Amino acid sequence: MAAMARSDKRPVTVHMIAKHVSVSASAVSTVLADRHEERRLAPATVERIRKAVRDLGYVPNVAARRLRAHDPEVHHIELGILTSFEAPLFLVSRVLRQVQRMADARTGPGRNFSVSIAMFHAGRLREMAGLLNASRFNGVVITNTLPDDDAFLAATTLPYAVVVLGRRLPNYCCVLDTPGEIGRRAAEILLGRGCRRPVVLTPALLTQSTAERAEAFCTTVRAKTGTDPARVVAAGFTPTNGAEALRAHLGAGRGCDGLYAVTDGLALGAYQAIKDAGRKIPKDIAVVGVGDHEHADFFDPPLTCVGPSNETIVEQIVTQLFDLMNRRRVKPVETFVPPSVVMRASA
Amino acid sequence: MAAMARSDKRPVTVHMIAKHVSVSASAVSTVLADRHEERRLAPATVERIRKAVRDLGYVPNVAARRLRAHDPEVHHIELGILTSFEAPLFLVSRVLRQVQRMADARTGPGRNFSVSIAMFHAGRLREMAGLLNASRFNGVVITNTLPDDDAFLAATTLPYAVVVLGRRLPNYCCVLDTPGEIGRRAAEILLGRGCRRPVVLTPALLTQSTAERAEAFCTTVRAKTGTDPARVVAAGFTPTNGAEALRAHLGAGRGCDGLYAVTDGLALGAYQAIKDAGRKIPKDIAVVGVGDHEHADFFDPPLTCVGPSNETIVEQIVTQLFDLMNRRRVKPVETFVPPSVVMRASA
DNA sequence: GTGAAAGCGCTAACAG
DNA sequence: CTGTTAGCGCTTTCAC
Repeated sequence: MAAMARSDKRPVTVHMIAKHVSVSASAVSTVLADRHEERRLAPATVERIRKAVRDLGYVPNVAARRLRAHDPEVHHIELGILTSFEAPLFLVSRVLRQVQRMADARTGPGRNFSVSIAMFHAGRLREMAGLLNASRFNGVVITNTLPDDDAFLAATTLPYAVVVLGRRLPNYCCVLDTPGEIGRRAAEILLGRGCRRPVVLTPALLTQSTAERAEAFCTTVRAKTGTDPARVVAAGFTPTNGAEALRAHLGAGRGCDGLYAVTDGLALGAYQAIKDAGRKIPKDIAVVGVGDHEHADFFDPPLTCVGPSNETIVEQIVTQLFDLMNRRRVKPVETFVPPSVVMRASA
Repeated sequence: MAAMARSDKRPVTVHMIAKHVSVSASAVSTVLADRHEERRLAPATVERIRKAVRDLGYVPNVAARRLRAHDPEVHHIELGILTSFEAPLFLVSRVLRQVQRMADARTGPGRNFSVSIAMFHAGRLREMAGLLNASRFNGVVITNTLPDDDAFLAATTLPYAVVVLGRRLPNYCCVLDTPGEIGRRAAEILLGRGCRRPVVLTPALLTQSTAERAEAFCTTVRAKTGTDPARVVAAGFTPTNGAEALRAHLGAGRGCDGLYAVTDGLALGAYQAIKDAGRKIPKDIAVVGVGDHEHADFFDPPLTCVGPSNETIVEQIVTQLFDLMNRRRVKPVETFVPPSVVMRASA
């Protein structure tokens, strides 16, 4: 026998510790909850138990604790927001805040909500088995998925109430902005200012939403001018990526008198590239961004935005999530929320 | 008897549905899991069960499901990051990413982690009973607390592994930046440029960290120049708040040739106020920010930052959290992580 | 001082 | 086609 008493297979339970120390499970439980004083366990026993807990590396099973500890009069409901690590958290935190508010409003004696955010790597939602089974959430909002995630979701039926934000998926309740309309309005704003060589700046890896924005932008420009706008492709979503891509475009002497950046990180980078090239915004190059950036007003100059109306979107999400959980809604619906336009100095 | 069959007291369980429809609990369970095909339940029965589920408003108990469903060979560990709604999510998302990475590295057959973010209203952590009992998490990182929260934590012993980020609390493992040193370095940078009338911009509601930054800044300036710097107080943390406060200060003709903004939202607002007043950065007014802003490089001009070294901080947190859970550490420790300085064009 | 037993709500295996 | 049984891991009486 090896000296080390390592239980190599199953996780350590209270019973295993009990057996190891030759006491009962309840004694162990008492010590773990620091109730040994009131139960007047012998100090020596307490110490032996403590030692075993440490040596065996006990970590409690929270599911079992919850089941046992919960007051059978109160109903505990677990809500989640699933988003990718790579996405900006601004909208997510608004969704969370609002979900929490509605949850609080419905909380009372006998009804109790927890709301949390869980994250997955963009494109790898399918690997998060823990998030996707019925034993974790009563309802979730899923957002910031990539095409791979969407494909996975389309082929699955999740075992709880789901509202999808920003994607159209068959068989799910979806709340959507209208990227087509956003792209179209962005084009109209630039063309309306007299831009002749509009450019669209996109990340290489397009979400469904950003792809549609760019597409609609191009279609509108082509329809009104007869030619496609130039497409500048950034390596990623960050300002650095945007700055590099646009710098290359401007450096190559390819024309640009208006820019539509499909995400605001890119717009921020574009600002730097434009200024570095000695051009003025909006005189030389007008810029339109997307409007989900909390700081758009503080860009220099302030950034004109055409974007989703977040307030309305969040309202829709939360309403639908609760309707689904209460089975007041059974059929999936798609809800489209029209864009809001904020004209500022950049265009 | 009222017509409506509302079970007004305890939450609806599978058994209640079973009784209501006069079938067994397993039949109900089968239908809920959509396994009635393979069990070949009578379609009529399925319909009756479905109807009862809807009518009684059944919502599953996830704790019970998890306990039952989990594979006894694998150990499931639940990690949380507790933060306030009001705080910026940038650092939180980095912490989450890193915790997730370390968790993934330790995941294997027989070991499995979930990481999630839960939020509380700043100052009201004590009300979040659900987050604070032993039946939810195996370990948590707590951050973005206000003094009320700190007082509450100091008076409590949380029943799981806890690492506190950015606060000094007795009896907790704390990982801290060094706000005093940050404030001092900021002052040195401004004075080193020859600033004679430095100003510090703070929010009205100070966190422990921001208060110390401001304090150290003032102390250093006083020590080197003999006079206290002016304090400009913004109503909140947003760029709008910062812009308003500084605009008022500049408008009142009170001098300012160097600015230290204790949060980056405020710095962003300050930029606008300074430019609106026709002053140049850094020629007329040099600006120093705090360095936890992901876009500091894209401010116009890029913002010089003196701030916590996030990478190192996150590393410390995660290491300590795992040490605590494994009981490799028992005594609480305070870990101080020295600041990083990034000189950019604004100072 | 300590142990035995019951049961939280759910589901899977096994009997009919 | 459907019901009975057992038990996930934990804590809390109650009994000795």
